Amino acid sequence: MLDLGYVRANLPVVEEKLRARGMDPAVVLGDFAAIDQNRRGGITHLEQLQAERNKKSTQVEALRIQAKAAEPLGLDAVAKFYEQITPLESDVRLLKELIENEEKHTASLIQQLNGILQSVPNLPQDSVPVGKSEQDNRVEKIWDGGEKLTSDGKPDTAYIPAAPSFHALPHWEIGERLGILDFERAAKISGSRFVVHYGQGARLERALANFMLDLHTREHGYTEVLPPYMVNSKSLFGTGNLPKFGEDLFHCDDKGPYTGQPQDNDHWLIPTAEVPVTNLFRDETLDESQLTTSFCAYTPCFRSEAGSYGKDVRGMIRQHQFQKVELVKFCKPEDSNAEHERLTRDAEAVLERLGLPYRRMLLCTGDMGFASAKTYDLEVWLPGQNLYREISSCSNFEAFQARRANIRFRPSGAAQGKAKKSEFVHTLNGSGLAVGRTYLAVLENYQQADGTVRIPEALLPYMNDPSKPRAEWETKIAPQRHTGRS
RNA sequence: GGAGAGAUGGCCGAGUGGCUUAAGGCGCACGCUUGGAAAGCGUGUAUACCGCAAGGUAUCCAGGGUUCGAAUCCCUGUCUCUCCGCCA
Repeated sequence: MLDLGYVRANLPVVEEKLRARGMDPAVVLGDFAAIDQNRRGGITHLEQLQAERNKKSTQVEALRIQAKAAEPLGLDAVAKFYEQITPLESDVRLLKELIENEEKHTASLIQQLNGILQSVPNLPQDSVPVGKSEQDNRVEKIWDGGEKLTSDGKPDTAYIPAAPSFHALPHWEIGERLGILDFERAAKISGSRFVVHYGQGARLERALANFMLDLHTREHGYTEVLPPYMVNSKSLFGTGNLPKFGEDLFHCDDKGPYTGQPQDNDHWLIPTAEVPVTNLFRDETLDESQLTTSFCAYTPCFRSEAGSYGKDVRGMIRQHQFQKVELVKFCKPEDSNAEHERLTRDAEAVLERLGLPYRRMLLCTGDMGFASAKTYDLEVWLPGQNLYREISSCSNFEAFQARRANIRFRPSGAAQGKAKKSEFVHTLNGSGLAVGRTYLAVLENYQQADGTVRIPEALLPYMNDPSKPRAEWETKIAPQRHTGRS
């Protein structure tokens, strides 16, 4: 959510940034200015009425006390006070009605304005290239064992990772031949867009997750979090998934259908750990000394994939459930751009240690997510399909989520004696990485001519029994005998 | 699932219809005091919105209701705790 005061004061800038995102400002903003003005007038009027009611109500009390004190003087004396009380009481009754009407009027204006504000996406930073679609995303880096640069130091966009000497297979064929992936039985027990892992394949998934968590917690300074896999709709509102993107989510209807109003007692399956982890600090004011706070979390992610029928139906690319290691940071506003670069590097480190070729893309204005001010996508090379696929998305949300989720911090170094005004933190997150897609990238990049898959060096300790001598360790995934459909 | 007790500021905690402008304490900040510190004393310590400002309004878990007036009374919901039952 953008700051109301900012939008009011910088309407032309907001309109220009919306146009850069490919949206029509007139449609997104509607009658913003007029509604805002009416709303402020309504609030002022309402508060005047309330002040008058409170004043008269207090007068009633004072007169009652006087009437009580006058009791010894006789009924006439008491009656004189009640002559004053009665009209005051009817005044208050009238005011009450006026207040109720004004409240309804103002509430509807506030709701309209909130509705507009909540549906306005974040504004892209100036460094984000203006463009319409993923075609306009900018290649920032190409990596294949090292950075691939042209002679003038720019990313060598003509570079393509070397193809193997044999015909490279897509991961679903590799996985089914090895007996480690089972899409058919997954469809039987759960439906389409699910997969079952067996044996060394199941272990590979777990090894990848442990490898990533160890790297981020031991070397990159993240604190591991294991959050709930269900969240309430208030949390989904905080990260910007609701109200606009509810159709992408799985909703547990145990408390009835979603009303459109964020609740704190309903249940939704998380589409990413970003939601529970970012909302850890919802409605909290942190101390400046707590920033920057960095969390990583390994969770399953559940996505309905509504509207993507027929897209990526083969393999593990697009599943209703996949596992992901997520990186989340809370920081001071002035640090968020530097933290964004750092977080993206932390995600890239996973790919580099696994020896997976990738490129870093800077998303253009038209391809960015709703809540993001700047996003890098990391795309891994898939030789079985001869293309790059998104494996991580690292975004700086600035204060957009913090404003929706009410996450603040109190500056500690403020001038002496001055009240320290709390500010919204900046939030960032990125995949570090999507484990399912890393799994298939390993399968495709490490496939051998004999159909086996070599285990990347970094994963060997995670795939083997460390108490055994290294010479006895398995270095490849061979066909599984007693599992799956091989 | 059954029975009971709760939910008040950063924290503890008082508060049964108007002297609450939320007591008191703790913590925190600043000042006085001191050679320096502690103690002591003093002052200040929520958020949001409207307003140029003075100021005003709202918020005592949430939503309704009663009343001239609700932190306080009534109804509904949520969460927490205790006991019983069931359970990985």
